[in-house]
Order: sequence, then C-alpha cells, then structure tokens
Amino acid sequence: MRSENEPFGQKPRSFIEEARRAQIVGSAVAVIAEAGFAKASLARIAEHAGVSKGVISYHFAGKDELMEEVVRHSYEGAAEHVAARMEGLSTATELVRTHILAVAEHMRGHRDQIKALGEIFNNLRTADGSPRFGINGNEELYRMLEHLYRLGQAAGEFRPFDTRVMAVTHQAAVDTMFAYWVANPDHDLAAHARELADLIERACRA
Amino acid sequence: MRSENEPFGQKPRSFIEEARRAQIVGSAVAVIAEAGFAKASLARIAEHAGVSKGVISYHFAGKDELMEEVVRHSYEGAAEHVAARMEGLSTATELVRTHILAVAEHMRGHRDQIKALGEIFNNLRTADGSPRFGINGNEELYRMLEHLYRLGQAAGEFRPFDTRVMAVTHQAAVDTMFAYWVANPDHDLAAHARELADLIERACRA
DNA sequence: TCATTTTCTGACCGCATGGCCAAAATCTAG
DNA sequence: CTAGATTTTGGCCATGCGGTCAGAAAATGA
Repeated sequence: MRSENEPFGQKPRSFIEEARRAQIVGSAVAVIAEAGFAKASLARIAEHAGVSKGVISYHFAGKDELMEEVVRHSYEGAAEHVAARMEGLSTATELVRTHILAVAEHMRGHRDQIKALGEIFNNLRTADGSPRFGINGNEELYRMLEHLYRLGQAAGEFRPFDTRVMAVTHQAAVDTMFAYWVANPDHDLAAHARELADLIERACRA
Repeated sequence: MRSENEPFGQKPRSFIEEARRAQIVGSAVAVIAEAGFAKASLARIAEHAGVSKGVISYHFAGKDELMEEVVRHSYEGAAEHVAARMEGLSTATELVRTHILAVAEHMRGHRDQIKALGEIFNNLRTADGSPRFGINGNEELYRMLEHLYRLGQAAGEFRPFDTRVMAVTHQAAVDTMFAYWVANPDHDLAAHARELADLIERACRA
C-alpha cells in the first residue's frame, strides 16, 4: 500500500524538490485554515501557491500524501517545542502541567496549523471511507501520556486511577481547548491552559 | 433561508409522510454509521431505504435538512433519558455524575446514532464551508453545564474555578469517551463513564 | 367507479473533483 | 552550444455528487 520509501527513510530529494514541497505544504495549510477542508481542492491550493495544478501531482503521490505531509510538518514543530520545555523537569506533576502549557504556548503562534490539523483529522478518509487519522491514530500519544501518569502514580504524587481514561481525557481536553480557541479567537488560550492544568492536577493528586 | 415552518412549529404532516421521514432518517443513521459521512450519499441512503433517490428530495428540503433531522432525532432521545435520570436529584455532585453516567447508559444501546452524530458534527458544512455544528453549536450545552457547576460552587460543594473551561472540558471528555468507544467496541463504556465521573468530581470538589 | 391529490420513479442536468498526460519550458552537464 | 533530464503547463477525463422533473403509480374520497 505504501510507496517504497519506508525501508531507509525517504529517497533523496533535490533542493528544488524540497523547496516546492515545502511551499505547497504551506499553501495547503493556509487554504485549509481559511476555507476549510471541504473547499481545499488541489486547484485552490495550486492557485494559492501560484503554480499549476499538475505541479502538486508531480511532487506528491496524491492529495493524501500532501495532507499527511501537512500533519507531519505541524506535529513535528509542536513536538520539538514541547520536548524542549519538558527537558530537565522531574516530578510528574510538573511534567503534566508543562506538557499542557507548552503545547498551548506553541500553538498560540500557529493558529493556521492547528486549524488545518483539526480539519484534516476530522475529514481525511482512506479509500474505504474510514478516518485516516481516527482516534486510534492517537495511540502513540496515549501511551506517552499513560507513561507520564504511571510515573506519578509510582512516585506517590498521583492517586490510583485508570491511566487510559486519564490519557484519553487529557488529550480530548487539550484538543478541544484548541478547537474552542480557533472558533473563538478572542478566547484567552494561555489562561485556559493554566485552568486546564489545574483541573487535571486536582483530578490526579493523591 | 429557512422554510416557512418555524412560526408555529412544523406544518402538519400526513401519516405516510411522517413514516417515510422516519424511515429515511433511520436509513441515514445506518448508512452514515456503516460507511462514514463522506460515502453517505443520497443514492446510498435511498438504496438502503429501498426507495428511489427522488423520494428523499420529495420528503426533505435537501440533504442538509435530512442531516439536521438525524441530529435532532438522536439528541432528543438522549436528552429525554438523561432528564429522566436527573429528576429528583439535588446536589450538584450527584447531578454532574448522573449526567455523565446517564448519557453513557443511553448511548450504550445506540451506537449507530452516536457514531452518525460524530460523523455529522465533524463533516457537515454550510454553503460557505464553515462547520454546520461547530464547537459554537455546543453553546446551549455549555450554558447548561455552567449552570450546574455554578450551582455546586454556590452550594459550597465545588471550589471556585472557571466554569466555561470546566464545561468545555466536561463536554470534550464525554464526546471523546464515545468516540473512543465507537473506535474500540470492546472498550468498557460504563466503566469509562464511572472513571470519568470520578475525575471530574475530584477536579471540582472544594 | 372515476376524478383528484399524493407519492414515487428513473432518467437527466450541471458541477466540482482528483488524477492524467503530451507537449512546452527550464535547468544542468559535458 | 547542445543534448538530455527535470520541471511545469493547461487542457482533458471519468467519476460521483445533489438536485430536478415529467410522467407513472398509488392512495383518496365522493
């Protein structure tokens, strides 16, 4: 099903190739954020990028690969920022709180990305009609959060609770915080994040 | 924009009309739940209902009205059940917990409905491309939850916290609980609901 | 029974989409 | 400069969509 670029990472790409891909990904983010997934056709994205439609087909295997590239790119940026903020922390309480605050802090400057991400998650389908990034696509994230929460339980910071439910709830709360902010731009994202961190801390602590 | 049936409720409908509408709504739920919103075309829904495509156009103003009817129908059922379960309770703690448990209890027997609801919320758009039931469509729900939480705060059961953040988080947690269950049918929905009720109770209590 | 209204059918329309490709343009080495 | 490779163009295609419509069929009621 996948193309043959998995075994050893991507096949090498020329400079101009990479540049075009990046440009197109940027246009895709902008168009999706502005017009919504449903109206983000290849034609519109190409127009926004100032190239002809065929160029996208030339540089990407198809619309799906382009969308996946948008997701990968946006995720990477956020993950980097969060990881940097969490480095050096030790207690689970600090780690959980920082995880929430840091991702909010990063996304505050990348509204288009988080909006596009939401659109793609909700709308992109595989050929058989099932969601391409369904809730089960969060499995990796859930495991990471579970690990964090178990750490706190082992250290005695957190009471015993079902870590899967906590992880699912945590991620849902963060995702919806962004969705609410995207729908209400004047909403105070940072304050929401702090309040949410308080809620979760209280729900967890022994 | 709307047809002329608002002022005094719906215009009267014949028996056969109501029956057909109900049948088509049922087929829409089934098709959306099975194939996803993207593949739930009028043609497929009509085929599932065993009628020709034109019948849907005859009984509904358009696809949008059909989808809205699916939402209305599913919501009504859940709201009724939840209201019945909450009747007679007095403390905010009980009310919040029961609200969560009751809706889970009801949806346990209506998987197709909750799945179709999720699909429609995530995918249905207005003509201009914006979500038909976006997060701002939850405003009524948010206000109701805020009311509940403020009740608890006034009674001294709950500590002071931002009730809007709590309401948004509460609803997100419940919605995602269902999404997780839909994606993982073996997941224990009732246990998840109890665990979630515990989380929220601890996050709230003074 | 038969005229009238309600309901249903299936073909058809215009439209937008993602993908395709031959030819043109541009870049790169030798 | 030139030949070959890379990149871009713009038109074309098949597909599936929601919606429409004239006429057939069925229900209704006098």
